[in-house]
Amino acid sequence: MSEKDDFALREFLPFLLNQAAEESSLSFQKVYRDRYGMLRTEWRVLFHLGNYGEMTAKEISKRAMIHKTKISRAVQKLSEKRFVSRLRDENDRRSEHLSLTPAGEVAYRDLREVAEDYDRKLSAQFTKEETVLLRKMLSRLAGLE
Amino acid sequence: MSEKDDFALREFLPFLLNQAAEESSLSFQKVYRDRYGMLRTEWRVLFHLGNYGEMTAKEISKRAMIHKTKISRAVQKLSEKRFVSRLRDENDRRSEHLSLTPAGEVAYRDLREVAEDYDRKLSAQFTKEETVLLRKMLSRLAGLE
DNA sequence: CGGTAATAGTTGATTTTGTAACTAACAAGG
DNA sequence: CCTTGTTAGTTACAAAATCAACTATTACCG
Repeated sequence: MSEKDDFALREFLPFLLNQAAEESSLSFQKVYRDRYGMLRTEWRVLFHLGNYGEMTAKEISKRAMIHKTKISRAVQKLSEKRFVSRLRDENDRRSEHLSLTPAGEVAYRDLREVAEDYDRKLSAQFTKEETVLLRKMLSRLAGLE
Repeated sequence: MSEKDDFALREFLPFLLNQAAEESSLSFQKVYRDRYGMLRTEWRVLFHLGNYGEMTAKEISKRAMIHKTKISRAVQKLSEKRFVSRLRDENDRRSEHLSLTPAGEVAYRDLREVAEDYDRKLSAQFTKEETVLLRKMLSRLAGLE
């Protein structure tokens, strides 16, 4: 089964990005799913709160580029799991300040360690300069700068 | 709102990969959706058949790392649209050989062109050496080598 | 052979996501 | 104040993905 023409799907950036993203998510996903029954969005929200501290859903949405409905549902789940506490802003009663509970902190620290190990493992395939460049290029492609 | 510690989510490779993948899929998705009413999986199947020629669902599944139920449904849709023809293998009547119809070829060539343009546009953000390296790194991360 | 296991692909039930419309709270101009 | 517009977050309904169970066919092995 040889290629029919000169367009190489395996060179197509969106394809490569998707494959790499999927592959790199898989093994990590298993951890937060099995250990804490979390979905990807929940994990991301947890990480944002753990990483940047208290913030509102809106802020997470903006930072993580996740749609507000996903955030809303993730926060509900995380709140049910007692990982996140919600505090209504008394000056602007539309918004809520979200933060990690002690249990949420524990989960965050645990998962962060796994994440760091995993990131190191991925990066170890390349030279230091290469991974620096990779991150920079991905940031650009992701529209994060 | 300052960072609480030194782990940066925005540096975490799986996060960056996902964001970059999502972002890069978005604008392209619009094309195959609007022009041919295709879903992402359908597009991928079409591209695999166009790019590598006739193969079975199983082979596509393996190559593209797409689950067989997704493939099954995508093939149904593509077959309804008369983009893909299905031919049962007479030696092993469980499997089907899938290939593009002439109409499928036309759609494939059209979309491939858009894809190539888009890829060039993405690549243009970086130097030639950088994109070569990027592709290589993504291939490695995707487990394609 | 005959029975069990394996494989290709499909289908159905359950989750999860996406889109749009909605509620509640605030803002600003007249 | 009152209307109109905006914003934070939720909810409802449709679309899609996931997971498990299923059919049909072939392979393996005593």
